Formats: sequence, C-alpha cells, structure tokens
Amino acid sequence: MARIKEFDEGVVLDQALELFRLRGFEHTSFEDLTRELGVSRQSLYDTYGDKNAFFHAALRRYLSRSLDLMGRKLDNPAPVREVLAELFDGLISSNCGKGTPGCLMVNSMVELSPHDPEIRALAQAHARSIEGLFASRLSAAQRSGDLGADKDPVALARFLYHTILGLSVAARSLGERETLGASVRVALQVLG
Amino acid sequence: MARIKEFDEGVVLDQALELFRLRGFEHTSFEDLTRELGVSRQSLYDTYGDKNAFFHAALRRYLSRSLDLMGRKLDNPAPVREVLAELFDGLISSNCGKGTPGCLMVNSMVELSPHDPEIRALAQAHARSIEGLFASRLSAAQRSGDLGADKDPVALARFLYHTILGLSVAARSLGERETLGASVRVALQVLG
DNA sequence: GCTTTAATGGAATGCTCGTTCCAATATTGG
DNA sequence: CCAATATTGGAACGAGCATTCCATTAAAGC
Repeated sequence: MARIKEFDEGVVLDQALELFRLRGFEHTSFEDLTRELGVSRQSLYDTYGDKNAFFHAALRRYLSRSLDLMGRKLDNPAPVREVLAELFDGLISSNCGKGTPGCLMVNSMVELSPHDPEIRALAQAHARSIEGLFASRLSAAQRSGDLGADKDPVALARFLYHTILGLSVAARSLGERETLGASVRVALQVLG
Repeated sequence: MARIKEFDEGVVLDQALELFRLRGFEHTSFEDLTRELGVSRQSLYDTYGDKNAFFHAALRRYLSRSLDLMGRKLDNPAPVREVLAELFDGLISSNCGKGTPGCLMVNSMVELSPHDPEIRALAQAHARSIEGLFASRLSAAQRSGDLGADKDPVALARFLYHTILGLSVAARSLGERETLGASVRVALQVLG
C-alpha cells in the first residue's frame, strides 16, 4: 500500500520542543527546525500542520510529561520535605540543563500569553493541575502528621508553584545553579 | 538658532517602556511605537537611534526607577515584615496593572537573555543590586533585633528576589491578583 | 530674512520568514 | 507492475518589518 513514515513523530516533537524551549517561539524559525531536526520542511507541514500547531503539539507533550513526572515524584511516601527537596532539585537540574533553557511553559507564559489566549488557557490549567498535586500531597502529609495541622495546604501549594516560576526565570537568565538550591531550601522552610 | 524639541524625551521613553512591557520586544513593531507615542518614525530614529537602542534606553530607565523606588521603600524604619509586605504589595499592584504586564526586566530576561548578552548582563547586575538592597535591610533588621540572629540575610535576600521573579510571571500570565497576595504572605513566613 | 534644527510622511530598499506549489524520487503492500 | 503514501528540495509568493532617503514644512534665535 503506502510507504511507511521514516521518522518517529514523538522523537521529532521532543527535539522541536527543546529548540523552542531554548530560543523561544519567535526566535525559532521553521528553517531552524528543518535543519536541526533533519526533517524536510514539507514533511513537517504534512505531519504537524503549520508552525503554530507544531509548537502547540510540542508544548502539550511537554506539559503532560512534566505533570506525569511530578505526580510520580510526589507519590514517594518519604517525608514531604525530602520529597519536595528532591522534586525541586530535579527541576533545577532540568531548568539549568544545556543552555539553561528554563521551562517551556514559563517561557511561553511570558512570551506568548498576551497574544495567544490558547496559551494563556493552557498555562492556567497547568497551574491549577500543579497546585492540585501539591495541595493533595500536602493534605496527605497533614493527615499523616508529617505537616503541621495549622498549615494551609492550598496556600502552600500556590506558593510552591510560584516558587517554580521564579526558579525557571532565574535559571534561564542567570543560570546560577548553586544559589538556586540554597533559595529552594529557604523556600521549603515555610513547611515549618 | 534652532527649533526646540516638541516632545519630552523622558515621557516618550516612559510610554515606549509600557508598550514594550505589555507586548514584549519582538511583538512591538516600530510602527506600533510611532502610532501610539504620537511621534513620527524619523524623530524616534533621530532621538534614540534604532529599535534596539530605543529599547535599551527604556529598559535602563525602568531599572533605575525601579531600584530607586525599592531603595526608598526599604528605608522605612518600620518592622521588616511590614516594610517587605508593603513593598511586595506595591509590586503586585504594578505587575497586575492595566493588561497585567508583569515586569519589563523579567519579561526581557525570558525573551531576550539567550540572544542578547547585554540584556543578560543587565539582568545579572540588577539581580545583584536588588539582592544587595534586601540583604543590607535584613542585616540592619538583625542588628536592631527585628530579625532572628540565626537567619542568613544573603540567602533570604536571594530568596526574596526569586519570589519577585515568580510573582511577575504569575501576574503577567495568570493575573490572579488576590492569590498573589496570599502567596507573598506565605513567602514572608521565612522571616520567622 | 537667514541659518539651524525639528518634525512629518511618502517612497523605497532589503531582509527574514511562514507558507504553498510542484516535480522528482523512494518505498510499501497488493 | 501499480496504487498509495512519504520524502525531498527548488521556486515562488506575500507579508511584515527595520531602516534609510528625501522633500517639505515649521519654529527659534541671530
């Protein structure tokens, strides 16, 4: 019948994602993509649609994977503080990786939110998801006596999410990996 | 001799700054600037140079004013917690203002840092300045017994700066003014 | 009135970029 | 072999944009 696809759509999406994350949406041209992904222009258009659709697909992939990973890390039954410390260490490593790209979602929130309502909606939904994960983990910790009963899991969850945002910007633009770790340790003091 | 300038260079710079803050550098065209500032294209080129120089001038103006304001607010001899609470409330108001623009420096850090070393250098210098202001104010508070002697003013200062970064992104993209206040209150708990 | 500088706006240039069209070639399964 | 789909690359289009040139008109002081 028909010829089979030569490239793995997921792998290409991952590579595109890293380019977008590093350089931003506007600063990544379609020519950049074809050159660095090793896939021809027309194939990209045929497979993913236009540049916008391509980007959205990459972002969605990034978001679902991030959320999965975060959920898995939070499933750890160790003390909340340790669990969160590990989680944030992982975030620092990821954000400070090659080229200190920061977080694709955070970068997109800053670059595209004002112009793209769909991105804004994605950002809001993702924020709620993360806050939800944090809040339920903190509530569980509270029930197990691991977190003081006087604490507000929802407020703490929001704060932790905002901490992630700051961390991502600092990583991308300042790239000071060590001081970020210290800052996170300070932030986690709010757990009491 | 010569005709006198009709527009106030500072005022125009302020208006340009707000446009850049709201829409970002790439998404603000020179035509946008001429239209919304009411100054002709050629006059802008004659006065400020090209778009890049114009942006840099606006950013520098923004930075020096921000730093001045922050220094003045920190001069308040009231208890550190109150002083910082007021300062952050002001930041929230500013970042959540018309169109929830966030902070011009933070936006530029995300959009331009990877491509513009000068912006990156400005960001790093500004970060150090803010952290310095926080650290000396916290040290003073420590000497006056207003802050526990066990605290580390430098680490706290960095944490507070990172909090500002997160706050700016959240304001720009999510715009949830009330929850930001709550989050800041949580953050300030690290003062003990 | 003349020189100097400011302001304006039309026209044109040159570049980058997203996107489409198209023709050529390749591979798969019936 | 054939039909169907994949891949590639050249060519071209059209839009947006920063920038420059230029001619014109307008104040300001000598």
